[in-house]
Amino acid sequence: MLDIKRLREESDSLRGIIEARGGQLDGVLDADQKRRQLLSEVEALKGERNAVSKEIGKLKKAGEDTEAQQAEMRALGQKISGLDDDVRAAEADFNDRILRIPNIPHSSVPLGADEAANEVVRVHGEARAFDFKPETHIEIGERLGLFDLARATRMTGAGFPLFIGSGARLERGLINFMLDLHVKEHGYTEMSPPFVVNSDSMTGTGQLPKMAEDMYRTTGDDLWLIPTAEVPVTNYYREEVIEADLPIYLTAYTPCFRREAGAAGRDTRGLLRVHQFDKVEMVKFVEPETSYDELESLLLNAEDVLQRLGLHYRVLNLCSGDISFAAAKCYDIEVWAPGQDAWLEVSSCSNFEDFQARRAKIRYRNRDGKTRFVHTLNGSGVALPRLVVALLETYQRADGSIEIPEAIVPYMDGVTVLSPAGE
RNA sequence: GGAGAGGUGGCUGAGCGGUUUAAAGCGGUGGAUUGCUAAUCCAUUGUACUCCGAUUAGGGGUACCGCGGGUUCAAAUCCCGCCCUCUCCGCCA
Repeated sequence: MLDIKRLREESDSLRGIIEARGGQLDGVLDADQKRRQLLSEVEALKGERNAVSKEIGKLKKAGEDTEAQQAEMRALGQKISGLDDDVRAAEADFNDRILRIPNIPHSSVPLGADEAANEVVRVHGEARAFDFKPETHIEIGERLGLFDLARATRMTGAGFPLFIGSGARLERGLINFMLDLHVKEHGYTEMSPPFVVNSDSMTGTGQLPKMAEDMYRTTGDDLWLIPTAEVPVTNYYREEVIEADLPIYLTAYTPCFRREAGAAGRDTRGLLRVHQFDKVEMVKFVEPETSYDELESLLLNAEDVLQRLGLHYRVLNLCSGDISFAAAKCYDIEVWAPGQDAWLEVSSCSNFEDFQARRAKIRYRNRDGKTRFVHTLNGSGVALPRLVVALLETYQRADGSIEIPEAIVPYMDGVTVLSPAGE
């Protein structure tokens, strides 16, 4: 959520970018105008009622008749009650509108309508050269018995992966490797949060109201399955003035649940786009002055995962048309998958500035003792299924086995090669 | 899931329709006093929205006693619903 005062004062300069990102600025400004006018009106009447009621109290104490004043206030009360309904409606309308206004991109974000305008910041490593035709992760996984998508479809539905044997251990090993890296070397505190949250939390980080169709919702309790650990971890401090020193770095492994309602038919083969996936997430709460430096170091923390795994990847600075609703700036990290012959997005590292903090009411006390909104950031460090795709496809060998990168051998009980069963 | 108790400012804790503008204490801040520390004394004390003022200083108003409704001229106080905490019982990995 943006500051309504800023929207009022800078409406002319902000209108273009907000509308380009699908927001309706004038609707918000009108609703704000209406809301404030009603508020002024009803507050003046309430002031009058408070004063007269007080007077009635005194007169009664003195034994005087107050029926005339009471009748007058009864009538005023009717009017107030009607106006209160109007105020409530106006505020609901205003809230609904301002919650749908996207964040304003930072000045370093390239302008553009879609992913074609994204800027490649850097490329790490080189694509591995093969002297045989590389298999896709689906072929590899089936042959080595690492996952079983057919049976998972029968038990749940398409897009819910099931890992088994070495595949399951690889999944678990990668999660532990990444958590250890962020905790022991990057200074994050590990958190193991609920995987299901309430609507206030979803609104706090910006999933609601816009993304309701993309999430799984429970019946009976009005709870939601988290689409990312960002939601529970960022909401850790919702409606608080943080007393601990900033910056605060948190990391968490969680499964992530996404309906992918608008993506039917795209990338549906194998592990490329699934409804449930594992991810290690990093979240930062920082002082506003430092948030862009913190974004750079967050990005490096995510890149470190891929570097240690020896993967070829590139970093994109997403353009104004491609960054998510709540982000002011976002880097994507894409890893190279030789079997797909494609770049796969495995991480998004975003600075939300105070956009989430405003919604979730997360503040801190600055040096003057004043409460201010923190800046929040988060980044995947990193998402699992596509990482597994890249690993399997990158480290496959001519004999059909998979070499395990050195960094995760300790997390695989010393196993250095995944071979077909029975060999 | 059932029964009971309870949720008041940064904290402790009173108030249970109008002398409360939420008492009192603790804590915090500023000041006075004092070889230092401690003690004592004086003053001050939250959040959000909104209006006036010049986007200053400052001033006015509204709301906030777990949350949301309701009754009343007037609600921390009465009524209804919900949430949370504690104790006990039940169930349970």
